[in-house]
Amino acid sequence: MHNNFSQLNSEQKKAVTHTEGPVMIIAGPGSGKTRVITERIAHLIQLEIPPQNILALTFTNKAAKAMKNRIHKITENANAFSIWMGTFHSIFAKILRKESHIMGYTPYFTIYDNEDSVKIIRRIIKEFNLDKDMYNAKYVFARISFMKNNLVDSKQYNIDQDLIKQDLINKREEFKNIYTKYCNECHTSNAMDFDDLLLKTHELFKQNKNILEYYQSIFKYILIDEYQDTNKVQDAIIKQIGRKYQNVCIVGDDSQSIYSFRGANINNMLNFKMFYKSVKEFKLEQNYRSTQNIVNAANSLIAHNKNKIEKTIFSENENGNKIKILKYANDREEGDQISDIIAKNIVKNKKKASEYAILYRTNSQSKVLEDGLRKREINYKIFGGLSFYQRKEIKDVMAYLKLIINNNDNESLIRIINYPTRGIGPTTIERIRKTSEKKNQSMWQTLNSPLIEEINVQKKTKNHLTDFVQMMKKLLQLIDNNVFEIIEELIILTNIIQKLKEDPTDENINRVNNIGELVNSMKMFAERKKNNTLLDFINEVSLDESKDDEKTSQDYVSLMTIHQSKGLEFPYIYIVGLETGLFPSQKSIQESRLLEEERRLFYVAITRAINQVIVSHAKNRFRFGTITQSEKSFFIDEINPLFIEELTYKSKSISLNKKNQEWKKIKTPPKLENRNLRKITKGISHIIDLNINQKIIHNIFGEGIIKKIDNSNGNQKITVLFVKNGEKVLLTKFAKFKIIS
DNA sequence: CGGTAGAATATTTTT
DNA sequence: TATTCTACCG
Repeated sequence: MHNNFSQLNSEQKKAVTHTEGPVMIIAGPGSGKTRVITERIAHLIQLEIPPQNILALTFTNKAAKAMKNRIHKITENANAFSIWMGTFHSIFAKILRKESHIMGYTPYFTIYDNEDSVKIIRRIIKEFNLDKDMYNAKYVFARISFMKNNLVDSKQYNIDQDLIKQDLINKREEFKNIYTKYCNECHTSNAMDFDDLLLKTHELFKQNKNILEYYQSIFKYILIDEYQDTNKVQDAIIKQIGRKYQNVCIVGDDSQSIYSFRGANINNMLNFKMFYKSVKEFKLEQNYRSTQNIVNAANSLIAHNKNKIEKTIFSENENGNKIKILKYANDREEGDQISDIIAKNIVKNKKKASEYAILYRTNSQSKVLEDGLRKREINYKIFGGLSFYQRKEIKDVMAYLKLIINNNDNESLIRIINYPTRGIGPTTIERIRKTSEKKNQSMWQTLNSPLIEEINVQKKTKNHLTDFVQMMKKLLQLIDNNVFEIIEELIILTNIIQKLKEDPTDENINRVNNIGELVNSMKMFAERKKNNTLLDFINEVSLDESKDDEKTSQDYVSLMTIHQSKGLEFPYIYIVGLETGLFPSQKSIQESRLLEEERRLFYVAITRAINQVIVSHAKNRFRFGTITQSEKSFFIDEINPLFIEELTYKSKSISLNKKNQEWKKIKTPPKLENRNLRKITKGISHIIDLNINQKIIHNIFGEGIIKKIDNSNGNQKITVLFVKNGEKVLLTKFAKFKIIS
């Protein structure tokens, strides 16, 4: 256990060792930011600061976990894991659960995700009999979210004459009532949405001096990563808790601020110096990640932004190749050809799939790339998009689990009271809701009381209701059992899986498999030594979407949105869909503030690369079910031409006939690692050549042997006996597996 | 109440 | 296009 800063440059070293007072570290891309943060915290611990007095807020929980491990390694201090480290949301959820009674919640409050919130708002709009076009639920939710992130709660909204006047002009004068009702609904459900986790924390500290003082004295050293992406509430909370010791260290890069749609405000970073009297500022300007060409290209792009902190990012690595700009006829060709280039590099040039990442502006762009990679049997992994816990069937099961923890959660109750169908329809649900509302209580409280008799429904329906209550009561008794026992019992009592199996469509088979996966993960969760209760489980999955099993040995191409690529690096970066209207997005083009953010987004994308950046655009693209034409993004032309070379891909037909393929030079000769383009294996059919008793390896279930193949209906179904997971029916169209014998 | 067919809607990005 | 929502009939 000794200090070893020898590998840090002098500016990094200063940033690590200057521990007292407010500090601002401006860290350009690839400047060793993560190292500086971990070393800084490790340094504090080595200075005998108790780890439980350190608060470190990161952008994702995954990053927090990785950092904790590294700090633990450096310091060899067993207590290193008691640092308060995590996202704003997860840390404050922890505090709120502890102090919930003061805020009028129980410690078991549910956390609603955006889908839940929108559904509630949609119901309110319907109940108010409002025009669905004037009051679009998603728009209303976005506005509520924006208000919360700017410290305007529903009470304040109602007395803010400017806002009310504005709504009146826009003919949305009911907004304030929807906002109020939504907050009430959440409160009776004993639930908070994502924004509440921040807003209520701020309120808690504001209204309770003693509690604020307690946390001020606990958090002697505060460190916040990615400060450029904090919003007003987050900034305000930091000001609250940092006031006592003022040991607040913020780290970030204004040029990488890409979350303004979530209320993030670069000014939090720019104003930091004005709030504290003596801010010590460090600039990490040397990029150790990328080639000089990449850094220069990125610099020339970001120079077009006006609103930024001046700094000079430079690289002393080798010059490297120019950025390649590839032009395709349409999105299919783009996906196909890029897959082809990557596939060839992997097969012929012995590159690893994990050296490649494909980045895009919108999730929907992943599809063509997926097709291309799958066709060539290249391993890939799509990050984000529909996360596992957002799938319908998983959310259904989770709703039961949430209800066990928090019976008052109306949203979850409405979701599952008739799923699987048990004769309780919309009319009945509406009546329960009305009765409950009158009594100012949750729907479960109504059902679980003599009041159930007052609900005006037919006798048959009433029996269905009491059956449901009986079943739920059985489940509620299990609350302290281990999570695996709970889920097993739940599946038996509710018949969820059985019902799905009765109607074995492709989709339902997939659902059963997904629920199976959930059961598996709960089994693993139950085997933990501590923090393995149902509440722990729900808490973890509500806030930590990245439940990636850290099996890093897997070799795959990474596909993700640029937003998700923040903080990551790859040797080869492909950025697809560089077309005006898509990137920059249509909505951003008129407003310079938004356009600058899109430019920063492109900047982030380029600076993920270590060796080479390849950018592509297509003339025609399939969007909203029709083909749209678009032009090369003007962002490309903003890069100094010295650092790019443009190529165009010629093919006369989409069937990609061998003879029609050639690369046409626009400026400099193509130096692509793969010059000889081959014909593509034809066929989009999902029937794969498989044999009984063949061994396969599945990305989730592991190794198994094919027992049955069913090629009817053009959808190939195979029954596989897995070594560890038993027999499963898979659709080869969806399943991700490899043949190993 | 349940199921289905046809309509409506969405494509910016996420804790 | 893909998914989710709504209306209507059995």
